[in-house]
Amino acid sequence: MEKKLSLIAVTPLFNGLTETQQKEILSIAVDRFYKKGNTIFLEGDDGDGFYIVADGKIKIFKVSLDGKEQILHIYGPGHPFGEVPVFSGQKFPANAVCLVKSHLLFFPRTAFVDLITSYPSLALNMLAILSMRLREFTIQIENLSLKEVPGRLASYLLYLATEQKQQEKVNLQISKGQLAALLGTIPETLSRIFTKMSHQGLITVNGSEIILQDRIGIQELSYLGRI
Amino acid sequence: MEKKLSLIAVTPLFNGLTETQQKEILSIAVDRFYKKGNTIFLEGDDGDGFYIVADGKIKIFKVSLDGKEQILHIYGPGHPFGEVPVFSGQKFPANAVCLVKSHLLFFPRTAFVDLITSYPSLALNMLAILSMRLREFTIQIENLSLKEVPGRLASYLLYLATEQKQQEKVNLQISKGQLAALLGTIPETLSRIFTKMSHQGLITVNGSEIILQDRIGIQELSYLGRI
DNA sequence: TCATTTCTTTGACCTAAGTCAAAAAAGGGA
DNA sequence: TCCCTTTTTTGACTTAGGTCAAAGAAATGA
Repeated sequence: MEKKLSLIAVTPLFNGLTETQQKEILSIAVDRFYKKGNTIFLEGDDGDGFYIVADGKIKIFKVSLDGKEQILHIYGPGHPFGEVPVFSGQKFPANAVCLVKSHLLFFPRTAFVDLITSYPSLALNMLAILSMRLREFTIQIENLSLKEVPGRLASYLLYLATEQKQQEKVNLQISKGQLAALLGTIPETLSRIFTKMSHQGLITVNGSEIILQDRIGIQELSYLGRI
Repeated sequence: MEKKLSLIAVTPLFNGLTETQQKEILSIAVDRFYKKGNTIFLEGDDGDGFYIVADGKIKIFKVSLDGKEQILHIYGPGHPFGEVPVFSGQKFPANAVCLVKSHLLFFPRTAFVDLITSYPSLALNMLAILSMRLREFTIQIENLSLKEVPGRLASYLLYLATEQKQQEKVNLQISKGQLAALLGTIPETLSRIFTKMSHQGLITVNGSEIILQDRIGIQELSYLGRI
């Protein structure tokens, strides 16, 4: 309970709420535990609430008929997901599975909507979260449509560097196969591009650890979208 | 004023609000008139409010350094746009220009946020709109990443048929060049695919009027993403 | 520890779709 | 109406990146 309260305290969704209000919100949350590989929901399922990651790592993705996967997000502790059906009244637009053993907090729809109605800043926080997500999707569409794969990889490495507060060494926290699915390509192509960028002196690859040798060059590649 | 009130009455954002409340909302709106081709905002601009299309047609898009355009949305009367900076506090993530002479209602940020704080159903409506938009982006990412261009065109034609409540004849309301930018391709490729789909007996093209000759075939193409 | 599964890389090949250039068709004023 | 601009189409060519197959490397678990 203490642990959950401290999680909620740092979650942007609950910013600016009093501790009493946070406790009230926590009281409607339901704990759910999942093993690695477990499905949380599938595209087309009815959504009667949304989730916040307490612990673990969640992948939100689409799949084509022939099995190709496009990852939309990978979320860790503190991130809410699955809100779309809560507010739009429609089904889940994508699938969610656990990449590792995970602990989620589930917030039932009706109880949460009641809280939003009482606490305007909860509504504004949720609006901010959805807006940020729209902005992220905008970038993802730009990457898929206007950049070639090396440009997308360069952008992702820079994003990781920012996220991990690193200047020159980043760690892919997911497998290269999953990274390919996140960048809208396939493992073979990604592998070839890692090799190419290494030969160009942009990076050095050590398993899942990437050393950014030429940050300016990577930024240029990211910015131009292609060579 | 009467005209604007009737517009607001049918806008999903103002669903379930009393006429008094709608009038109050309208009182904060500012009329803005644009000519064809005018820019409303550019990516990176500060946003101090959002817009609703009263009349006309607006294109929201990204551009690459070498000038390729990816259209994110095309909005007509009743559609709000430009909300992301209002709630996220960040800059506009994309550009907006008028495809035709347009009349917009501008809602200043602070006044609108005050209204949201007072009217929970306004907040919930806005959450619903952003959620629907997230869902649309999800589909656009799926199309770009998991479908080939013929599959994307097929999906778009079916979407138009639904939108225009037509069974067999749809009208592209935009130029084929703009349609190419919306589907993430270029005019030459789109033209070739129109020809190919005509030869396959799926459609007949008459300028901007497309006759859906084989709806089942088009659905299959849309669903599979490729032939 | 070894064995089995999973992940990653490499090679040979193919194809969807982009580039460049030019012709044809369609609109839009004056 | 005609002229000029914009849009669309067609052709020849190139290429990014996907497919298929197989080898190599790593990870997982008994």
